Amino acid sequence: MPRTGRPRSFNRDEALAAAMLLFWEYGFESTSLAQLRAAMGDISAASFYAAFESKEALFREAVDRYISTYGHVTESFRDTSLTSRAAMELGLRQSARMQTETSHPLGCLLVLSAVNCSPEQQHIRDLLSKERERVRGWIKECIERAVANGELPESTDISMVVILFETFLRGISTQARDGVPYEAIDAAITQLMSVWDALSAKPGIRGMAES
Amino acid sequence: MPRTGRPRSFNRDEALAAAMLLFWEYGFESTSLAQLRAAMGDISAASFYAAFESKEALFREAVDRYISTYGHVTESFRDTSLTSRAAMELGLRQSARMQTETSHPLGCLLVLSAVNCSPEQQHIRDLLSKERERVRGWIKECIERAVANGELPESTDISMVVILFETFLRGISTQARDGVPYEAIDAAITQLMSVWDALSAKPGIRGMAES
DNA sequence: GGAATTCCGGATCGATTAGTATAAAATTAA
DNA sequence: TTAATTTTATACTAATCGATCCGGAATTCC
Repeated sequence: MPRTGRPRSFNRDEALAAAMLLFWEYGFESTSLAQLRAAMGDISAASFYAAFESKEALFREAVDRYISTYGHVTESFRDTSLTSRAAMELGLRQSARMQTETSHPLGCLLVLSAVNCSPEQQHIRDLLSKERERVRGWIKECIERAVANGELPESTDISMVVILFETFLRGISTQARDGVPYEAIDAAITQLMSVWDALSAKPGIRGMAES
Repeated sequence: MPRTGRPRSFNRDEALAAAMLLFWEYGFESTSLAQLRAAMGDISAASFYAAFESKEALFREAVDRYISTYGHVTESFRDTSLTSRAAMELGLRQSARMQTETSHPLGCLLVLSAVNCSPEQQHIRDLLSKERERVRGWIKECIERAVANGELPESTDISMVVILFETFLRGISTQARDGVPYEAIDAAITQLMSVWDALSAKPGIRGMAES
């Protein structure tokens, strides 16, 4: 960016990626500046603040980076080239796959990286809550599409279905952290999708218990 | 306990309860000693350490207190006076109810209070992970009971069913924190239980999609 | 009334927190 | 070659972290 001046001695992009991994693993508050600077290439405090302004600004950048890379898996929920059912299933499976990969921290950064926050950093919590809300919106649109195109009956309780699948999706983060392997979650997703089929097959009747 | 000496000027039980609520809301690391002492009745540092030994020891006590009070809801999973299906359903509903109550922090302390931990406090994370594992064991026993007494067919993939229900259960914590009301989760549970009925009605066939 | 015991108020500990001030080093533009 | 610009290393800040020390206060036992 700058046309003159001493060149930066580290790669800003790589440093950001390293910081993202730390935030993902330990969360915003429990990741210290010293830890970050060490992982970002042993850069000095001066270099850090010159390049990233503050810990909070770095965190926001790290969240954006996560969303545009690992977090893209949830975009399957709004893939209109698939049936809504396939979009839902693919979004869940891809999320489970990504969250259980061992090449990076387990679980979802948007769910895990600001759970424990002191009161004065409530806005950090809110930041991630808003991002999760965006994903919920995509899930909602996915269900609405299903009702609109006849995959699910008009009588479908949309918000109920949204909460059902979203709650399972959120639970994957804790399960991944607890060491549950992909295959186990994948099998559970297969079974969970039977709910969709029950809904589509039996208009107006929510569960087989009532049939 | 002590027969002689100056009496304690605060109620240890009440102080512990107050500490538990703080840990529940903000987590182990993000709750400071100053914050704890203030909430525990403005007790001095000396009083704190005399009564509770250390922050970590207090946290362990707080976890035990949680388990024996708010956390008891999951014991429904091992209520053998109910059908396994009823035990599963009740455990989920009671957990959802408790976690969405506004008289205390939202979500589950065992899931939320040690998500963000610095590397040197990994054992705190492990502590809660072990507690979650206990609950998983109860869920597993619940499913095994169902297979043993014929509620679910012999062909049931037990670990798959365990992960399915447990993942949903874990997701409730994040949903509660994000403001999802009890009624919404409750409706989703009703639908989720249709999976159980599908499993019990169609031995060997996992989902209606395949029927 | 001691003596023994326990707790509390207040000062303080060393370590760590996020963040800054200063000046030298390294680059480009003229 | 010099001025302008930007990053660097080093030292440092004030605040907070969890935890401890000490002397006096409050209680029971004898």
